[in-house]
Amino acid sequence: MVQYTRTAFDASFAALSDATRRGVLEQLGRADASITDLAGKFRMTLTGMKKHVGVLEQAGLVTTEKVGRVRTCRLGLRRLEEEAAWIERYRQLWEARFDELDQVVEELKRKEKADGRKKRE
Amino acid sequence: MVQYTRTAFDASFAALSDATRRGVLEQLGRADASITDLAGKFRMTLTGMKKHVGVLEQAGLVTTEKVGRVRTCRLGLRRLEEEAAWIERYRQLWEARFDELDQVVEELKRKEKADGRKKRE
DNA sequence: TAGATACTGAACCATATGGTTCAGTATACC
DNA sequence: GGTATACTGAACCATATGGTTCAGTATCTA
Repeated sequence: MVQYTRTAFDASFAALSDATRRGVLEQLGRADASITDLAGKFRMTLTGMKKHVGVLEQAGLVTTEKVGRVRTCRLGLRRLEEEAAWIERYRQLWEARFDELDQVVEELKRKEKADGRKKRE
Repeated sequence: MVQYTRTAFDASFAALSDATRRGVLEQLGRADASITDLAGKFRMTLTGMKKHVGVLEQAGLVTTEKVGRVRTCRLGLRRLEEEAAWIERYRQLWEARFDELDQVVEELKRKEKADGRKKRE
């Protein structure tokens, strides 16, 4: 993939792009869970779930701690502040852009009407 | 990858996980642009940029229209409403979860103090 | 009509993703 | 000590990602 700089920002959006991982986050929002718990809940092998948790951990969305033979997963420190901010900013940009386009359309309508009048003259 | 259901929701988070694509969205927020414009701005081959635009288009974040030999890209209809909503909901979950943990910590502190008193008795 | 411009598609490369199985290792329990 | 449980790592598979080059095709423009 030849990705040069893979920021935590990039990583968290990537982490959120999978339904299973979003589900895991929601689950951990309710209670901490072991790999076995999560694998059971999402009907997947331990190895598979371990990978998902790894992706979430890389993104800072989850932290884990192994005590005895069980690894407990809990929500990490990253609380999607920047991500929320980016999306909000984008939404404003989007609104502004479409307002602008609306104005162009209005302008065209106005001109058309004027042309119509001219033709009829 | 054996992905069964790749929703537009998944796709837009995936689309946002790349800095170049986020940049393209910001750019298109300011003005429509051709593939050549974007490729120039982000120092990339036309083919490379075409692929990024394809990903954004798949996600509904961009629409394109080819007139003559130029393909013009503009912001699509998807305005990240659901995505913003998911993140907001998560942030609330996160807050609630950490408040809960704080309470547990408080509880432990309280107990410890009580134990301390007991020992001193 | 010739040449420049704009895109497009196929092929290739390296790595990531989303899974699996299989073969461990470490810990808990009887 | 022996067995069950919980995780882990390696290897594998198919597809996606993020690029590239190269060889077109289509459209402007002089």
